Amino acid sequence: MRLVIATCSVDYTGRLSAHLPTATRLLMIKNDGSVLVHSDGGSYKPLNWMSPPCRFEVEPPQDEDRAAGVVQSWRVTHARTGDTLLVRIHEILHDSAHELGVDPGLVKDGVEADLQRMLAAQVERIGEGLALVRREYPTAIGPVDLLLREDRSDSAARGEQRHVAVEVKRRAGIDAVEQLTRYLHLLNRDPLLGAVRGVLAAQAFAPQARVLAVDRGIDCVVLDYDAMRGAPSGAPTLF
Amino acid sequence: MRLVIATCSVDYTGRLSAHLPTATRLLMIKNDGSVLVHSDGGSYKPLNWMSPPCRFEVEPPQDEDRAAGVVQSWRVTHARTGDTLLVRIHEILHDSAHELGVDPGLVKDGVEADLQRMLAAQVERIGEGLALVRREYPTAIGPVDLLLREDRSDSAARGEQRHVAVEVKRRAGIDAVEQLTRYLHLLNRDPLLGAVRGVLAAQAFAPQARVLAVDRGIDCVVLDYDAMRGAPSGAPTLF
DNA sequence: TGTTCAATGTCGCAA
DNA sequence: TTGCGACGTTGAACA
Repeated sequence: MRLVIATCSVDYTGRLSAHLPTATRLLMIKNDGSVLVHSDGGSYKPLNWMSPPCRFEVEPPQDEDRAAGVVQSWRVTHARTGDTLLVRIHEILHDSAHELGVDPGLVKDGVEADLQRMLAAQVERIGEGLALVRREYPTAIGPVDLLLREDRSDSAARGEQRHVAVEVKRRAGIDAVEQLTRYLHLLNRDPLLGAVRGVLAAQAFAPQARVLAVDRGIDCVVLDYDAMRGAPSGAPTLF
Repeated sequence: MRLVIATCSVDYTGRLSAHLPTATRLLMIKNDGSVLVHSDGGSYKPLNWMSPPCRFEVEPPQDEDRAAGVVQSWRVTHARTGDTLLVRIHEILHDSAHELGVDPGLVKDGVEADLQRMLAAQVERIGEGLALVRREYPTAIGPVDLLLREDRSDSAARGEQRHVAVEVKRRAGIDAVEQLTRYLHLLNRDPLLGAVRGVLAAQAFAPQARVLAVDRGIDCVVLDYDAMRGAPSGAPTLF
């Protein structure tokens, strides 16, 4: 990895055009030739960059650029798309190279799957008189998070099999409503299930997602992660 | 901005837990206290990071860490969420600080907003005999990019008000078809508009997006950004 | 401040 | 490869 602090201007041409006026920035050149242009602020996203695979070339400046004080130009070209990053360097303030070796990589431990697992053990949070049929109930377009069954003795006695399909999300947006709608279309065509009602369960709802869900007859259930975690888990609450 | 090349391990605790085993990496500390951990590969996204606003603290290593060869620990804590990044440093191979100043910022050209603006001035690219009603036509679930009206004298004379809803994308995927479909459902319930036809306009189409669009009676129009940019803009082409 | 949507999104997985 | 969903998404516009 090479680190250069330089006064430079940068132009990207590819899916869009982007220009960075002259200023002092960090130029990071990774050993696969990819380049990141960082300023001393903002977030983790660089101001400009070129992703691998790409070719890194140093060019002498054009006459016009030389007259403007450019001492060196870098042209970074993407191997497949041809996108280019052109860095015009006016002054190099620091330049160092470092051997880093291969990184062992990140180990993640998510909170994500927990929600679904815990909710499967606490289906009463969806509504009364419901029993879990199964998690990840398979359909032609992918598994539904939870499939529940209304467990009332009277309806069961009449042979009714009303079901509830539940989509679990940390944050429910419009896309979650769309996803559940697609499942419901499929499930309601299945004669074995009978009428299937939809429930969207999430820690938070985008307002417009709630509007769209209501418009489609889908119920929204707000999940309290802390309360769910505090509840005794693993014990199916059928009684 | 401070640049440190160090052998270190990193732990993030917040929305999720993540661990980076010991290896040599670049640690970038921006002057707002935010930290980026980069390896010599991957894309522009750091292996780990802490976004501002946050607090940067140097701690002497715990006894256990010291025994494991840790010479210094960094604790970076997010000001609002309390998320923490803990960097255990075994060896510092490089350490330098640089004054960068404020960055003038990026200028972009060719994003979706540009497409929509230009297309609004060149609605004939959607089809003949169309006039712009308005950009960002509001609906209950968000604004439609463009609403057009068929401007034929014969239909106008009969009081017909056939409209066209246009969704503009740089790249149209299935989600764009879904989005436009939602708008069409709503707009076709509006008695003031009459029948509303849908058009998806994009520089590129995902194959399955085109299939889905055709299946739903939505027309696809390919946009040539360069040609649109070259065309005289601002002059409404009503004649 | 909160909400919505685009992004040079990136990333990972599966068909 | 393409499609699809999630992301510690980030970022900007707008109410």
